[in-house]
Amino acid sequence: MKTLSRKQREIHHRHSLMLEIAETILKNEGFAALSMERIAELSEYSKGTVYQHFACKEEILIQCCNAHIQRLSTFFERASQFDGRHRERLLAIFVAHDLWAALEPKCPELLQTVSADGIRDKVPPESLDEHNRLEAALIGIVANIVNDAIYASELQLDDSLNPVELVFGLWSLSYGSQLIQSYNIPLQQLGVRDAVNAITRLSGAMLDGLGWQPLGHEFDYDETLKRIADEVFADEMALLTERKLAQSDSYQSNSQKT
Amino acid sequence: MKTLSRKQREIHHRHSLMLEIAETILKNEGFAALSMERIAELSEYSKGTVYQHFACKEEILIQCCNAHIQRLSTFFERASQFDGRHRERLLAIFVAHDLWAALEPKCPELLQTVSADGIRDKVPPESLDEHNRLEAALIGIVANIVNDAIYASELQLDDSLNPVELVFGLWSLSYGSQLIQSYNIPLQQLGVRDAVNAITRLSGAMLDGLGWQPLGHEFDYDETLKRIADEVFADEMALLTERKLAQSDSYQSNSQKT
DNA sequence: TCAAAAATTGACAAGATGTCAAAATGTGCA
DNA sequence: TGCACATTTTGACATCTTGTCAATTTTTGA
Repeated sequence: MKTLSRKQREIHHRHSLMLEIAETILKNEGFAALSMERIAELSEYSKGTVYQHFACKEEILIQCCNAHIQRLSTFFERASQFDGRHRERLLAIFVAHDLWAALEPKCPELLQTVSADGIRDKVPPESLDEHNRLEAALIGIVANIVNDAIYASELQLDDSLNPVELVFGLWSLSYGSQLIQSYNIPLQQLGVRDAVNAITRLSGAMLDGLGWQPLGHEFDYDETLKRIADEVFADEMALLTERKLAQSDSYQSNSQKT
Repeated sequence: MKTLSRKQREIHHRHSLMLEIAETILKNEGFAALSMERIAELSEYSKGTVYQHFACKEEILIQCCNAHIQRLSTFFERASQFDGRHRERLLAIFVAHDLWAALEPKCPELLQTVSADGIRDKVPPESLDEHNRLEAALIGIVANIVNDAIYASELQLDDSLNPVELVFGLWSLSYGSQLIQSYNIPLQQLGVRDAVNAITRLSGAMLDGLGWQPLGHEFDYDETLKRIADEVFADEMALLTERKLAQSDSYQSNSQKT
């Protein structure tokens, strides 16, 4: 019993090790650079053993992504518990999404890769089901906020639009913008100064257009943003500014060197 | 001179032939199923000759996509010439985009594939530049409509949002929704009845929120849609309904058979 | 007609995935 | 402990790609 359990622990440990190695490659070089061969070398096991853990490299990708969606899910959960009007809770969701992408900038790209041609077909159903379940959970969290707002009569939707369709639209907006940003299109050059701010602003306009109370000019937008940062995501905000400082420091020391 | 020209024509013809073959594979089986080998076989030339036309299969993909964006561009041009208020012209752009996707349902996916991991790095710069140029042209067409509206005082934007940022938001919304639709997420099951309609409705809400005159309830929305279909896209709408009829016919004859 | 130029071919190297028989290691019983 | 049996690990192998290039064929133009 004890030896069996030790073996199982070893297998678990190895699984994590391989996922970590894959994560590093994915973040630094992308999915195209990921190969079973390399994971075998770096983990110092043979290729056959890697295949015992993952049916293909696509499964490794989706398992990494599932972990990231999981993390986003906890961000969403926390955001949805923000103490404020329902519309402010939705704003907190936007902040959560942006913060998530800011902390791990490669995430949107990786998520996109899961949906790229030929990936989903290769992934074994279990991992894919898990992926779909996690995505549905995200939608659920946001849909709940919309439903709360409707219940509180702060939002009325007519027959042409139901709550899930609104969530679908918000999702499209955020997802689309994060993807376009992850491409190498020279947005700055085209005239986009701050993509994140623009999208937040436009989602606000969308909600105003639907008549979601309080309207954008009826509450202190910046004050709410500040409260969300302080009350919900204090640790993450600190981590982010810390990282930015470290980056500018190393940038300075680099430019001093040259 | 004449023989040289004949040779050149032959090369041109072969280039088109190979692109056509690739297009068919891409539409039916996707990018993963595309291989230089297969194009060589189907075109009855050798692999080396295929490589004389295209540096890699990624270049074939991007050239196919460029043709599709080109087509979208002409749709946009026509839409932007719609005889109506500037806001109605923008609605025509949405119709153009949806019609484009409806006529060639694989297009959004193919476009996404261009931006998938490891594609842009392999494509030779010429084709990539062309791609970026075409995308910038699309943005330009829409930005012009926004600028016209501002010039006509039908829309005022404050400092937090400029015209290109608004276009970026509209683009994100459309692009994101078309991608999500192209995935195999069971949207219907989650509660989304008509994704295209929902997005059109929400983009309208967004423009209302920005105060773009005339507001959504101030003009006959369905009447405008009808006019756009009749005046700008009559041929394409006819083609689409014709195709749908053919499909339901074959569906019927199929079910009669069984 | 023929030599030089250009185009075409397919064998080949490189590198990846996924399989599987053989080798190594672990388990449990006498 | 020693031994037979079960499980795990390994890496050679078959297969499939891409991309290259020397040899061959075709075209050109004088």
